[in-house]
Amino acid sequence: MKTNECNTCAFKSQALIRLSEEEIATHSFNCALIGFIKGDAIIRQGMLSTNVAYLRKGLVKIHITGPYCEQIVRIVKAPGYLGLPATFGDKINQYSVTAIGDSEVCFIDLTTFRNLLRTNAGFSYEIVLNICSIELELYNRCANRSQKQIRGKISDVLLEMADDIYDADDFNLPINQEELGNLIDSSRESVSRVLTEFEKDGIISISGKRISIKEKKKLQMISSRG
Amino acid sequence: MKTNECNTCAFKSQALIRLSEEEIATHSFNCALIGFIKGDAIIRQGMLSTNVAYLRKGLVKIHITGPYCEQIVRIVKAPGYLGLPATFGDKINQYSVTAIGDSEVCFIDLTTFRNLLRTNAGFSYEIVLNICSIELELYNRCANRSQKQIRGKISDVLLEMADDIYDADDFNLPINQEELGNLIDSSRESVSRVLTEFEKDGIISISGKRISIKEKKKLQMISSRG
DNA sequence: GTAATTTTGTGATCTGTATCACAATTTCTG
DNA sequence: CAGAAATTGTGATACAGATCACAAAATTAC
Repeated sequence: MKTNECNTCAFKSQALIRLSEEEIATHSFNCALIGFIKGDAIIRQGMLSTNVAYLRKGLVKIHITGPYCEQIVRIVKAPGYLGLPATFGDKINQYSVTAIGDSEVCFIDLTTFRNLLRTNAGFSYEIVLNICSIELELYNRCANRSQKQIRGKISDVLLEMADDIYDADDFNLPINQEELGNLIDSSRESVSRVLTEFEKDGIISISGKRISIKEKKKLQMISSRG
Repeated sequence: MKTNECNTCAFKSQALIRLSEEEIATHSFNCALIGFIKGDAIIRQGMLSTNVAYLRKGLVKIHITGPYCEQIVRIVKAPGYLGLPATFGDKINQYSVTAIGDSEVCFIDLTTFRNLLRTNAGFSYEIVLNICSIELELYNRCANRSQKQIRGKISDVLLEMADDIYDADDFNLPINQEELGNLIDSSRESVSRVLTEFEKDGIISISGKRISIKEKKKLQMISSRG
């Protein structure tokens, strides 16, 4: 990898902007860019990791092996750090990350990253902001997931896809219904039933993996009513 | 508040240890210690906040108003920061914190805190570690909460109380059964039924709020079986 | 110490959704 | 393009836990 590539990277994080010339050179030198296709494992729960992962491009799911089954914790769109919380404390990954769209990930050497954190407060500050916003999101997701029932949770996901991930009311679902179930804590069958129901009610239309939101207002209502 | 009190504080955080003499003096100067008794609101969701809260002593619950009801996200034992994620981004508190035992909280001026983060990388690094470990805990809590059923979730909470909070197999439940229900996403009635059942099975014994764990092994088994 | 309030216990009933079982599609793969 | 594999649709059934409705106990307040 060429030195200073990170400096000119079009997808660099807010945190990188805070680095000095010299620091960013070190960063570049200790950083490897790897491409993944849909379905590839980027980070594996239980494995030793000595890198921080930064999702430069693409879409991934973060999932953990729960007591009973695999659970998708959240869907992350580029750009953003992936392995932050997993990399501190012990070096064993506490969760898995899998590409659900073609993705590019930079793996930054953990020691290098830690040194940057320890020596550059601006960098460190941006990382704090980043993690804090994720924590808040998790609190809310937790509350929603356990309080709403299926229709509400599916509406949530559809709206999130449209508004946060694809910026379009028309998109291809990046996961199958089984995974959608894992994401909202329901069974595959129930997901199927609700999607069909939404289509019958004219709220969405489905063809294969393609979903078009027809009546966003209704979806928002169902989402907020729970 | 006397200057440099933070310096000699017996409960100071790992992060404070990284500060210089001068920095800790600034910290002390911009920091107020306030006592709370059980039931007092420490942080209120939706309110403007210009402080970072550090729980010096005591026990609190973090809870958010969900779409349908109040949900307890986690129980926090001193020492530890309370308002970290809430204080970044907008200044509106995204959740509430309420004392469930007599507590002492230091409120640190947000601007001062941010300056420390921005200028002292060691401080900032410790804060990152702190938030990361909470994030991991949340991932797991999320998975547990939605995959286990009531008996498993109640076992979890009892074990957490015994092992992490009180370091004793004999303790007073700091919350009532209604709140316990909020914490594990169940109804008050179901909590009551399961506790009674556990007592009948000789796993625990109850008298008022006092709980003694009699057969920890069984509890651990129920917890892991879900 | 008695009344008021909060918390807990427990039965009866109701309900959302998991599960099972298969059929129908769609998507991969050689 | 055919056969295999994965994904989806849908009915029937089962069940964990919510909810309702009180009674009993325990706390708190005056």
